[in-house]
Amino acid sequence: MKTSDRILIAATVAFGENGYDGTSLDSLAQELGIRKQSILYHYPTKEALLDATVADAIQVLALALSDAVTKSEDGWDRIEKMVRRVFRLAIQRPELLGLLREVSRLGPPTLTKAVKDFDPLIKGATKWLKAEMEKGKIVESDPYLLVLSMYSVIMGAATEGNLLEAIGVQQTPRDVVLRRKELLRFLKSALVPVPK
Amino acid sequence: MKTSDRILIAATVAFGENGYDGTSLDSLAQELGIRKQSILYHYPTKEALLDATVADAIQVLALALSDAVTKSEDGWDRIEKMVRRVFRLAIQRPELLGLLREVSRLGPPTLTKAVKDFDPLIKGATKWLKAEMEKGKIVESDPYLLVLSMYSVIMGAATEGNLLEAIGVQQTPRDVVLRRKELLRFLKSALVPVPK
DNA sequence: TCTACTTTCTACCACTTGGTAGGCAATGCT
DNA sequence: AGCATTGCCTACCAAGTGGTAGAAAGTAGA
Repeated sequence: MKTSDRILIAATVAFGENGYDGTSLDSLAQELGIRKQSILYHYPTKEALLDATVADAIQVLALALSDAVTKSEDGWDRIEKMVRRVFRLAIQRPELLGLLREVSRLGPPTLTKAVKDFDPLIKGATKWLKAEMEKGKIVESDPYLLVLSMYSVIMGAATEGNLLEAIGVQQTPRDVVLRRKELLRFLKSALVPVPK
Repeated sequence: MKTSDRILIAATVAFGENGYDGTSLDSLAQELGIRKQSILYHYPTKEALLDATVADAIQVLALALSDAVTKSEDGWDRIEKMVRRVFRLAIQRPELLGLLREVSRLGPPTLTKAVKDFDPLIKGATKWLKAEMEKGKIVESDPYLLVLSMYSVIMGAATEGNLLEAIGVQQTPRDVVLRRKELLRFLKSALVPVPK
């Protein structure tokens, strides 16, 4: 694999798990078996490296979601498929969601760039939700607020692994499935109108 | 005010907003108009200072919640009062929830201690939820998972201020109230059984 | 006033941080 | 072969890190 890609992956993990300030270029380099200066050759500054990881993470997430969209029916089915996709991502590459959370804590300027990349996704989601509401397949409410609520719910459920572990909640695949199921029930009862 | 208290408050804000690694004792001291060594007099190490802020944050949160419990009826009313309390806290002292999130990212050993303080709250909540379920006032489901779901939802909704700002969502008091309302609807439809 | 104690300070220290300057080997093009 | 480019390296550096040692300044009781 290309060195620049290896750096990108390792940096995503490190930034996502230990935070930006908690990650030093030296430790990153040591982990990769190279010198810090090799990192700075491919990415001129630490911040440039961060930006690269964030852009990549967003692209991966967008890809997963758009895949869920194309392979789903309308209404609740689509939301369920998207949640499943995000959960699968959270299990396979937890650092990705951790990184996005870290970015939202860091604030500008990195967050500003990230949001620019993310905006089309949000715009698309709100538009779709609005259409579904008109069709009566989703409960009537402010679509923008709904997207954000869903974002925090999914993000929370998917990234609080550390916390769950500390509390003593089992983290076996079966338990994760259970949690995802509970979350889906949660979302469904909030989003799908009650049949009269 | 006592210096040690001033340090504690400033540290809570700094750790909660910039993270543990993103906060230096020097910058903290400068903010307070004292020298770093004065901080180290009251709190022997940076980690001891972190532990103190976390213990304090948990105590404040626990107080707010227990206050909500004593001043509420059973069933949904109690949940609503608790959510309102947490939101008020999130508006008045956003750094408190930010700090707790930071702790859950940092992992052991700080997280371990924090969970020990927090455990009675969780135990109490699950026990109460279980009782409510038996009375039929709350939808039947795994109470442990429910508490955790609620935790992430509330935490997410209450702490994603940075993100909302970057997306361009207004943050006036009125908007926050709207978001809280939306969250309550969200929770209510997920928790309260549909009357037959 | 002397003394013991608390609090804050100056002076340092070893270590780590992100980043610069420039060398050196491999690769591929002419 | 000669030569430029790419990729990784060694050698440094100024600034900042958490933390130690111990002096100075206040404060309260005898």
